[in-house]
Amino acid sequence: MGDFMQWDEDVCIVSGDNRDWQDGDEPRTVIELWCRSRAGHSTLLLVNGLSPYVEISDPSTDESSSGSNLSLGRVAETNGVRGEPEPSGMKLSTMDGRVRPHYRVHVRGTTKVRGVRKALSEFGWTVTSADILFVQRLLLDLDLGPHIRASGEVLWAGERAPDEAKTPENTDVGIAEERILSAGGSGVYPLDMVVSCDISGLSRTEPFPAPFVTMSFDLETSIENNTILCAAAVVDRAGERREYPIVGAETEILEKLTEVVRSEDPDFITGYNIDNFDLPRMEERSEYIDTESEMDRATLLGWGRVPINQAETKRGWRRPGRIFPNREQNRVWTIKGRIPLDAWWQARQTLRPQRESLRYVSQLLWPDDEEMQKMDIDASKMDEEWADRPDEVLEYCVRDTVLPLDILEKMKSIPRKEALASVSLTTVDVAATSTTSRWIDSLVIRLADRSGVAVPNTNQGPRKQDKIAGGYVHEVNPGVEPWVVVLDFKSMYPSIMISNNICSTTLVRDGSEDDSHSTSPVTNTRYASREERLGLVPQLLQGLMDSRDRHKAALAKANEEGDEAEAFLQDQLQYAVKILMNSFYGVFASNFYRFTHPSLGASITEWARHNIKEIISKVEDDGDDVVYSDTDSIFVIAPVGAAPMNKPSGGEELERWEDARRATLEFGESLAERFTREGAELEFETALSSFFSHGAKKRYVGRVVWPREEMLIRGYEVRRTDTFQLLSDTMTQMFEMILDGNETGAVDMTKSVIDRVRARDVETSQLVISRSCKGKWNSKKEEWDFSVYKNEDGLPYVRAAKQRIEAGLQFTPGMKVGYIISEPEEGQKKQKKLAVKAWLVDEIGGDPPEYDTEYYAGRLAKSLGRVTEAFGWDEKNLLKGNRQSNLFDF
DNA sequence: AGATTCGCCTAG
DNA sequence: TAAGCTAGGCGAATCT
Repeated sequence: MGDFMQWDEDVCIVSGDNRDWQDGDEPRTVIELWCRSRAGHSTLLLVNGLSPYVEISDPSTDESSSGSNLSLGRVAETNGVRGEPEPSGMKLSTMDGRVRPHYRVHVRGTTKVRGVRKALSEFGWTVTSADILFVQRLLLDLDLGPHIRASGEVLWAGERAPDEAKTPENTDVGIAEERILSAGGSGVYPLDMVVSCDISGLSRTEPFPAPFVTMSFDLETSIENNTILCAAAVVDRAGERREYPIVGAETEILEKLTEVVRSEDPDFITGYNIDNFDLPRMEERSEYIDTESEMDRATLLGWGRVPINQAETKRGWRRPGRIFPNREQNRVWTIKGRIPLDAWWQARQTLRPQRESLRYVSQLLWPDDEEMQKMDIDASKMDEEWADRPDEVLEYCVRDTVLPLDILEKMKSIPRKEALASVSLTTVDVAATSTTSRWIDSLVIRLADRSGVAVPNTNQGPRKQDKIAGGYVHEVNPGVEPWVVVLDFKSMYPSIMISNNICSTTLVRDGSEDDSHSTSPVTNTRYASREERLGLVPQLLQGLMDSRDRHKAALAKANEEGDEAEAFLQDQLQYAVKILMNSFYGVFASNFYRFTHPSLGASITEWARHNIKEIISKVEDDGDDVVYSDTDSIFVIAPVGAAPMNKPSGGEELERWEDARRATLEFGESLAERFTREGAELEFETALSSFFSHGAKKRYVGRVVWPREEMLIRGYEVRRTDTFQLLSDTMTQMFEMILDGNETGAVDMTKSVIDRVRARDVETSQLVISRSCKGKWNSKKEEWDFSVYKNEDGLPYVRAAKQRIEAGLQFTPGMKVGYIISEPEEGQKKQKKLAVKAWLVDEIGGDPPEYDTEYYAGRLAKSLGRVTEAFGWDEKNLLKGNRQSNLFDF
C-alpha cells in the first residue's frame, strides 16, 4: 500500500450531495462536496464522520419533566434508528412556546429519515429537525459557509491537479477508484482531484473570489423534425476562453458536447434560454435516440459531475440517475455538482429589459457593438439555412454561446451569487438557484441549534388564512409642489423586528402581561423583552446590520488604497447582506415558513403603520404639509417661501434658488434629527426642487437637487416594461418640462408627438408593447396550452404568443411577448378586440407590421392626458391636434 | 357609458 | 407541489 498524500487548501463549495454506503456491516453516509479551489482546480471532497439524525420530544412533557412519558426503548427498536436516543437538553418549541426535554435520534442513512419520522410521529412524539438536507446539516453543525479550508488525503489527482499533489498511486485510475470506493465515493469523479476527509478536516475561511469555470452552450435544431443540426460550447476558465464548434450526426454532437462537459469540468453551465429550450431538447433527443441502456445514454448526456457507472446511471425509486440533468416536476433543472444558470433568466431579473430576445438584450448592453447584434440567420427557417450555408449557421451558433458568457460577466451574476452564498452561509448552488426561505433557513436553524430552540418542519399543505395588512400609503393631490424633502426609515422592517424583539421564540402566547413586554400599538401583541430572551431573528438581523457596516467600511478603505479587487468583493458582500436582510420580513410574513406565526408579520406592519402615521401627524401639527408617504417614507413641503423651482442661470434669481435649496436641506436635516429615535432612524434621503403627481398613489416625479442632481420617476409608464418606447420617451420629456414649470411647452410637445404618430412619422419599433405570457406544454397534444387564463383569446399578449409559435419561433412560459396594434383588416372591423400583430423583427427581420395610428394616438393621449389634466389639459384636448396651445384653446 | 373582472407590473 | 409579503395603478375585455 502506497502512502496517502496529505493535502489542505482553500476551496469554495459549489454544490453538495450525500450518498449512503456500507462500511463492512456498518451503514454510513458520506457527503460529497463539489468545490473549486482558490488555486483554480476542481476538487471533490468526500466527507465522512457525520450521521443523519432527527430530534424528538414528548408533547405531554414540560420544563419540569425529568424524562418523557413515551417509551424511549421503543424508539431505539424502530426500524431505521441507530442506537439509543441521546438527550439533547431542554429546548423551546416554537409551535406552542413551551420548553421540554428533547432527544436526538440517529438514523441509519438518509433514505430512512422519512420512515423514522413517520413511525415516531405515530408513537406520539413531536419530530423536529427532520426535513433538513444532509449537506445543509454539515454546514450547520460545523458552522461552515461556502468558503472553507479542507484537509484530507488525495485519492485521485488528475491532469490539472497540482503536481505536488500527485503520487504514483493517486494518478493510477485503478488504485484511485478502489480507494474512493472504500471512502464511500462512487468511483473516479470527473474532477481534477478527489480528496477524502473527516469532519474535523473542515473549517470556515474568509470569503475569497473563487475562479469558477463556466461553460456556455447552444444548439441549432431543425424545425421540421426537432433533430439537432449543430451545437457549440465555449468554456471560460479564469478569463481564458475556448470555443468548441460541433457538427456531425446528432449522436456525435451529443457525445462531443458531453465530452466537453466532462473534460472541461465547468462549475456553471449557461446559455440563452437553456432551461426551457436546450436542456429539454437534449433530454428529449437523447431519449429518442435508441440506446441499449442508460449507460449508453450517459455518453450522450452524462453531464452530472459523477462517474459513469451502473449506480449513477440507474433510475432509482422516484429518482433518475445522478449522471443526467434532471428537472423535478417541471421546475428548475439540476445537474449534480454543477449549477445551471440561464443567462436569459439572469438578464430578465437584473436588467428588466422591455424585450427579451438575445439580440435585444445584447443591444441594450452593447449599443455600439454591431458584431454582437448581427443577425444574419433566420432562425424561423433553420432547415433551409442549414442546407444552404452550414458554415454561417455554425458561426452564428458559436456567437450565441459567447454572448451569454458576456452577459453574465457584465451583470456580475456569478460573483453576486458567491457573495450571497457567503453571507447566507450556504453552498453556491443554493444561493444561485434556491429561494429566499432556504437562505434564511441556513442562518436561523444554525442559531436555533445553538440556542436551545427546536427546529420545526416546514408547514405543509395548501395556504388558507387571511392576508395580513401591509404598509400605509398616503393620498396624493394632483399638481406640482415646490421644494419638498424626502425622508425615510433606514431598513424599516428589520429595525422594527430588532427593536421590538419580534420572533417566534419571543411571542407571548400564554396571555400573560408584563410591563417589560414589547407590546404592539393596536392589537397589543406581546413579545418578551430582550433581557428575558433575545429573539433569534432580532439577533441575526442585528448581526447582519453590523456586518454590512463592516463591509462598507472595508469597501471605503479598499477604494482609498486603490485595491480594486478587494473593493469589488466588499461591495458584493455588503449588497448581498442588504438583499438578505430585506428578505426576512417576507419569509416571516409568509404562512408556510417553519419559524413563522401569523402574528409576526402582522405586528411588523402594524408598528410600521403606527410609526409613520405618528410622524405624519406631528409634522402636520407643526404646520408643515405632508404631500405623500408610502410605507417607510414621508414627503414634506419645505417652508422656503417664494423661490424659483427651476435653476436660474445666474444673478439674483440664482441666489434665491440657492437660498431655497440651502433652507430645504436644513429643513430635511432638522426633521431627520427630530424624529430619529433608538431603533428607528429617519434619514434625510433627498431634496426636491419640485414634486409632481397627477394624483395617483405610487406614481410621482421629482427633480432631485440633493444629494445629486437628477430626475426621479416612480410608477409612471416610463418605469414600466409593458409600455412602448415612444410613450416612455415622450413622458420623460414632458416631466422635464413640467418640473421646470413649462406646462404649455409640455402640452405642445405632446401634441406634436401625437401628430407625428398620426402621420405615420415614427418608427414602428418605438411602438412595440410587450407583456409576460404564461403557458404550459401539453405533451399529449404536443402543443402549448394557455388554459391558465380565464379568457386566453381576450388577452393581446396571448394572441401574440400564439402568432410567434405559429411562425416557428421559440416560446418559453413567462417570456415577454412583443406586439404591435395594427389596423383591423376588413373582416375584423366589426370585432371589438384589438388587432394584434406579434413583433418578430428582432428575431427574423423583415418588414414591420402597419400600426393603427388612432390606437397609438389614443394611448398617448390617455396616459399623457392623465398627467396634463393636472393643469387643465385633458385627453380630449391633446387629441384635438391643435399644436399652438394659447388662450383660445380653452 | 360605467362597472366589473382578470392579469400584469410596480412601490416599498 | 413549493412557496418572501401587501398596496396600488391601469389596460383590455366583457357585462349591464
